[in-house]
Amino acid sequence: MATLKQVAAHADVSVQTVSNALNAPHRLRPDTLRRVNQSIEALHYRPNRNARSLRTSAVELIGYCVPSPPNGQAHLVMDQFLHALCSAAETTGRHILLFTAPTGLEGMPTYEDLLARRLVDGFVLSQTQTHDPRHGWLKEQRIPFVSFGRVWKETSQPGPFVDVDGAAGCAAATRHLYATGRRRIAFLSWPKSSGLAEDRMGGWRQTCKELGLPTTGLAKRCPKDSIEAGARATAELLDAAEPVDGIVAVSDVLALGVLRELGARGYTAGVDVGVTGFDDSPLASVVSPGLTSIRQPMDEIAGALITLLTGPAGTGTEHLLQPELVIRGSSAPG
Amino acid sequence: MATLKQVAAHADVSVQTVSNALNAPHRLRPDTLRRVNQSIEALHYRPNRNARSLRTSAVELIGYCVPSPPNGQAHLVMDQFLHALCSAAETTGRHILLFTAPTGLEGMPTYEDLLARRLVDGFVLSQTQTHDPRHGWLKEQRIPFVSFGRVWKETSQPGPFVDVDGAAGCAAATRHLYATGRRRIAFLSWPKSSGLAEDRMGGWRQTCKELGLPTTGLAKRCPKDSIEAGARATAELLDAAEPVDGIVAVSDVLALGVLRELGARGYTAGVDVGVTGFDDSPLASVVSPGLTSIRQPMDEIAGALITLLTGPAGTGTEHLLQPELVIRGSSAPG
DNA sequence: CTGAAAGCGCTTACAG
DNA sequence: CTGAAAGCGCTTACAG
Repeated sequence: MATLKQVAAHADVSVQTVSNALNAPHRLRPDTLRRVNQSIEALHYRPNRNARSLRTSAVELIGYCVPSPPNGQAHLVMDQFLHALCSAAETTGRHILLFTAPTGLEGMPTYEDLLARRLVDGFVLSQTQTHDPRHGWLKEQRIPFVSFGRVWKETSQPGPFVDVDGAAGCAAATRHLYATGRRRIAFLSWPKSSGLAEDRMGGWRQTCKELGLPTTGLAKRCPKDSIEAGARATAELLDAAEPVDGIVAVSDVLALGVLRELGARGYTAGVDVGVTGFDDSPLASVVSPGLTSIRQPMDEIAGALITLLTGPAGTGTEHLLQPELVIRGSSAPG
Repeated sequence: MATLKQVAAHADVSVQTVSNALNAPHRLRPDTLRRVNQSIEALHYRPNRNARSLRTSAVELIGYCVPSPPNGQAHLVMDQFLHALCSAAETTGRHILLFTAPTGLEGMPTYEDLLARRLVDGFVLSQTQTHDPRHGWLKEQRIPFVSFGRVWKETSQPGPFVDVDGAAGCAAATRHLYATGRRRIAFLSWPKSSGLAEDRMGGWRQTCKELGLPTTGLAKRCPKDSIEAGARATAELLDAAEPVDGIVAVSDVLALGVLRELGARGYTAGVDVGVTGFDDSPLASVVSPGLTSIRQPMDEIAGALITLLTGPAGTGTEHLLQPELVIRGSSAPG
C-alpha cells in the first residue's frame, strides 16, 4: 500500500501538497494538482482512514443498533431502511456501523463506550418506543444522535428527530376510501399506549369528521399486531348492526388480518370492503389482491436523518415527512 | 477523554505497562495490574480504536454490502441475519460496517476501495447468486472474505463459505409429511437455473425414493418467487388426476401461495394437505394456520462466518450447517 | 502556493 | 516485569 509520503516523493512535492490535493484541491496550482493526481493514480494510492481519523478525531462512522428480532415483531422494512440510510451516509463520505445492545436504558453504556473508543461519531436511533428513555439519556450525556420516530412525550422531544406524518397518511387513506364510495370506514389500531397509533388514528378520525362520516364504534384497538387480532376485530366490525365498508389499519399485519377475515366470509377486498394498511411492507405486494398501503419515504427519511446528525448546527431539529398512499387492489379493484 | 499517557501518569507506571494491562494482562504483576485498572476506572479511560488500528493495521471491522431492495424480493430474514452476524462479530471484538455497491462485478471496486482505505479488514458476502462472479474476483485480488451461500459452480468454490444443507432440510420436511400420513408429496421450486432450489429439490426427490413415494409430475417449477406463482402451481397439482396431499415449497412465499389456493378451494392446510415452506420468515408465523418451515440456524451461520473470516488459518474453509424444521399447523393440525 | 515539523494515541521491539 | 523511544499515516498550524 502506497502512503502519502510515497506519493509526495513520486510527484516531487511535499506531503502537505498531496494532502491538499485530496482535501483542498483549490489550494493547488492546476498543473501541480494534475501532477499529484497522476502520481496518486500511478501508485494506486488510497488514504488510510485510520490515520486521518486519528488526526482529525472524526471517524465518519454512524452507529446503528440492530434490533433483536425476538424482541417484538420482525422489522419488515428494515432492509429498505438500512439501504436508504447507508446510501444517504455514503453521499457524505460516511458509513454505518452496526452494533447490538440491550433494550432501553440498559443499552446506553454500549452507546457511550462506542463513542469513547472512537468507533463512531454519533448514532441513529430507530424502533423508537413511546416514552423511549434513550433520547433523554443521550442528550444528557451530550452524545450526538438523531431519532427516527418520536417519543410522544408531553414535553418537547430530546434531540433532533425525523418522522413520518402518520395522521396525514391515514387521512389520505380515509379520503381515498371515501372517494371510492365507502361511507362507513373503521380504524384498526394498537393499544392506546402507542403514541404512533394514536397519531395515525387521529388522522382517520379528523378526516371522517370533515367528510361527515361516522366514527362511533368504528375505532377498534387490537391487543397485538397480528393477523389473528386483525381478523378478530374485522369479524366484530362485520357482525355489527351496521357493517363497515372500509377499514383503515394501522399496520400491514393487521390489514392482512382484515383480508383473511373478508376471504373467510367470501367477501372480496376492494369490492365489498376497501382496505388499507401502513408501511407498504413486502407483505402488501405479496398478497392478492395487493394491499393498498401507506409508504414511508425511506430515502427522504434517511437523508434527513443524516443531515440532522452531521449537518451544520443551523440545520433545524425536526423533520416531519409526508407518506405516500400506494394504491392496490384491496381498495380499488381493476 | 483520557489517554494512555494520562492513565500511566495516574498509576505511576509507563505507557507500555498500561497497554499491557489492556492487551496482555498476564505480563503484569497482580498488584501492578490492580493499580493500573484502578486508574483506568478512575479516569474513565477507553482506548482510542483509531490509534490502535493505525498501529496494528487491523480495524476490526467487517464489511457487509446491504442488498438494494428493488433488486429482487425483500430479504425477509435480513434483520435476523444481521443481528446474528453483529453478535457473532462482537464476541471477537469486531463490528459490522455497512455499505452499498452496484450488483455483481460492477461493485467490486467499492470492495477494493474500502479495504485499501482501511475501513474494513474483510467482507461477508450474502445474497450469493448462482455462479456469483464476486467470489472469484475477491479471491484473485487476495481480498479477505467469506460467503454465506454457495455459488454452485462445477469447480470448487473460490474462498471459504458457510451454507445450510437445503437438501437435508427438504428431506426432513418430506419425512415429516410422510410421518403425518401424506403419500403424494409435491415439490414447488424455482427455475432450474437456481442451484439453491435444485439442491433443496434433490433432498425431496431422494427422500421420496427412499420412502417409495412417487415423484413423477410432482416437481413444479414456479417462474417467480411469488404467492401468485405458488397458488397457480398448487392449482395444477390439485386439478391433476391424482391430487397431492403434501407440498414441500422451496420458499415461504411459494408456500403462502399454496395456503391461499387451498383456502380458495375450501381446503384446510394441515388437514387436507400438509404444507411446508423454507426460511421460517416472519410470514410463517403470521399466517393461520402457522406455516411449517425450515429454519436456517442464523446464530450458527453467523458464528461460522466470523470464525472462517477472522480465525486462524487452519480453521477449515467450508461449513455446511443443518437446518431445523419448525412445525406449525400447516402440516400438523392441533 | 509550498515545505519542514509536530503531533493525534496507540503498540512494540529493544534494553535494563 | 518495566521503561524510554520509535513509528503507524495522516493533518495542520507555522514559516517562507
